[in-house]
Amino acid sequence: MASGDKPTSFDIAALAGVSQPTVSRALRGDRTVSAATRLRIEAIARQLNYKVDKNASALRRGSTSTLALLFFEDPAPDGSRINPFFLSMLGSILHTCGARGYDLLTSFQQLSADWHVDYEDSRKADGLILLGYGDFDDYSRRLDQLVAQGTHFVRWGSADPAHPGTVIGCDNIAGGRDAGQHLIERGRRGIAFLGDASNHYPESRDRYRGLAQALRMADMPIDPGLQVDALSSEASGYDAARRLIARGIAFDAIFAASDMIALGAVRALVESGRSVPGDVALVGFDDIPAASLAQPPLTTIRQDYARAGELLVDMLIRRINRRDTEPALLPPELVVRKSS
Amino acid sequence: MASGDKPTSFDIAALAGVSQPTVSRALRGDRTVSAATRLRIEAIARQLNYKVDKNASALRRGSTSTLALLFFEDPAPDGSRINPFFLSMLGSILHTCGARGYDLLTSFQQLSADWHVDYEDSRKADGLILLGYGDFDDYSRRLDQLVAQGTHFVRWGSADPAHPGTVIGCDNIAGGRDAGQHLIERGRRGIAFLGDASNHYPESRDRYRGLAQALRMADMPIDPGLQVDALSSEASGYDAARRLIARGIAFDAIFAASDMIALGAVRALVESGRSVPGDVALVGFDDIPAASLAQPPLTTIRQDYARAGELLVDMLIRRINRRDTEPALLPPELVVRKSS
DNA sequence: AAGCGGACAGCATACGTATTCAGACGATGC
DNA sequence: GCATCGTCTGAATACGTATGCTGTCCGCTT
Repeated sequence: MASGDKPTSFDIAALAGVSQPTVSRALRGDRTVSAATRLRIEAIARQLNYKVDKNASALRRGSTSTLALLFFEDPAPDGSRINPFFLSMLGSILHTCGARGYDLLTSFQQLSADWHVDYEDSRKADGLILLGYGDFDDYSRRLDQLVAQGTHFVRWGSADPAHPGTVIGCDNIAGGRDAGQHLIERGRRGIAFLGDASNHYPESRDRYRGLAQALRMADMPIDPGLQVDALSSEASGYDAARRLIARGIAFDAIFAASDMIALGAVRALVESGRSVPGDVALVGFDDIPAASLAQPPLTTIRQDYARAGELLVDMLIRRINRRDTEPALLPPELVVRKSS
Repeated sequence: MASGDKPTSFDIAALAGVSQPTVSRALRGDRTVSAATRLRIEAIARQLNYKVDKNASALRRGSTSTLALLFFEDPAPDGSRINPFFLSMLGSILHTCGARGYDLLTSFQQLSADWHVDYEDSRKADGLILLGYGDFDDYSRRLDQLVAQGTHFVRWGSADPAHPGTVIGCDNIAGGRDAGQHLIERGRRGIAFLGDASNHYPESRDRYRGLAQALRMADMPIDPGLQVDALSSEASGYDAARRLIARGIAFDAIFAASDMIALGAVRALVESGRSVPGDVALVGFDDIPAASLAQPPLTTIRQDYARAGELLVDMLIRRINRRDTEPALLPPELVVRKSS
């Protein structure tokens, strides 16, 4: 080994007086290597600061011990503002990957990019974690392509049976119902919904459906005029709340499809002279870090991002090992703070 | 090529009636391949959905087209809560990596882990981006080790000449001075500082120094009793503010070393019956997303995370290509909102 | 004493790409 | 008509690891 070069398994072998395959086996813990030999090899490897070359190893074994995490979002074309709920999940995913011996390749994708073919085909990762809302027609086509390619993947989202792949998601309908029941218990009668109600955003749609369920159970009418489309951003929430106000229909509560929307709504409400929760009670969704810091602190439906990240990683690893997996629906939790 | 297997450059070669090396050259844009041949090869490659195997490519070339991003932090042992300012930078880093043709391997590290040897030695990445505050003695030792190993790296932090490596950082002294001058202009006289003032956290220390400069320039005294240690978290900020209040020294302004600290301080102040900014004016640092959403919206010193991320990536790529780099000090910007 | 099985280690090779060197071919100059 | 040059392509090989197969040595059985 020339000085300055990284040591290889051949270098270790020469120093230990064995062959290269024996080094490989010893370091991988193969039982056919005697304990004495293994200890000797391990000592030398440590001393030389030898690390297995992951590229050579991956090439030979055909797997990389790496997962790829793909964010993709409609409303953030510059890539600099990632949905805070997803960022929270990132921490948990990183943590779990580390514990399971996987590396994580992280990427932010435009919806237009070729994310559906790039990662596994080029053997950079053994599997994909998909995190994002978005244009669902296109999304669906790409998911089908992933399946056709035999790519291993899991995704966060709604368990729509029309879309393939193992899904980890939150029980959005239950969450919406919880939010609705909470507001009804607080004596609110005109409950508006800020969020998309179409099939393009199934999570948002299901939260609306949950709200509708709660209204029906309380024999309250469902007024379509109290639903305003909004994407998950503060600006969009602000905008939606202003449009709601402009409609002139009376309301005394808002259920927002995400905390970001709720935060924007607070701004619009305060600006219009309405107090929260005095004039309008407000419930968000996600429990992002900013929710508890906002003024007033936001009542919200918490999604368990820590558990979600853990499940996503573990399910993906199961799929990579060709074991069967089934979708998981996590129960949301109502967190009552000052906004309702 | 057996059906179902991923195509290799040999498969393309056979179909195009050329040899494997020609395929490799054609797809890499080598000029020695005639245009006609290249086009034919490209067409076939596209049709078969062929992608270069990154592992084989990396093994042969000795470089991976991958950068590794290492978060490491003292106060977040569970790995689930990453400093929000760093998360903001992540978006920018991801974006820039994509634009430069690099992948990003993301990892959250305990300070105790062997991050300093793992990544480049195992050839998973061509270089390291280090993002974190922390125990500086240990940090420094590890940086030296990186240099000794010849690992390419850049880090975000303070440009302390005692620490090796190319640094991208914010001009913390200028930021602290801006904050101090702003509060002085607002007529405040008792300006407290919440944040570490020791050498273990150079960023925080420099912000305090900047504040001290502003005070001196205004011929105002510097009272050590108005400095309280705090780490960058909401809980620590809350705690520090309570300790400040308990000291019984009069103050009418707080400069917090980070927005997270400032948000905690708001909670403690409101709890103690003090109004912001009426009784106490408050300035934070970072301009994290929650800063503008807080109540009152936080006056703060903005760090340009978008530019920072871009610089970190570009500098690292320069280092990998063995071109010289020099540290960069980004100017902070005072953002006046409602808390001061 | 011959045969047998288990424990261990080495030989050879495959993974898929990128690069060096050499060769083929046609065109040009004298 | 022969040498020369430039353009393009192919043969061979290296990168470092992991694994199937083979071989050796030893202790044990029959």
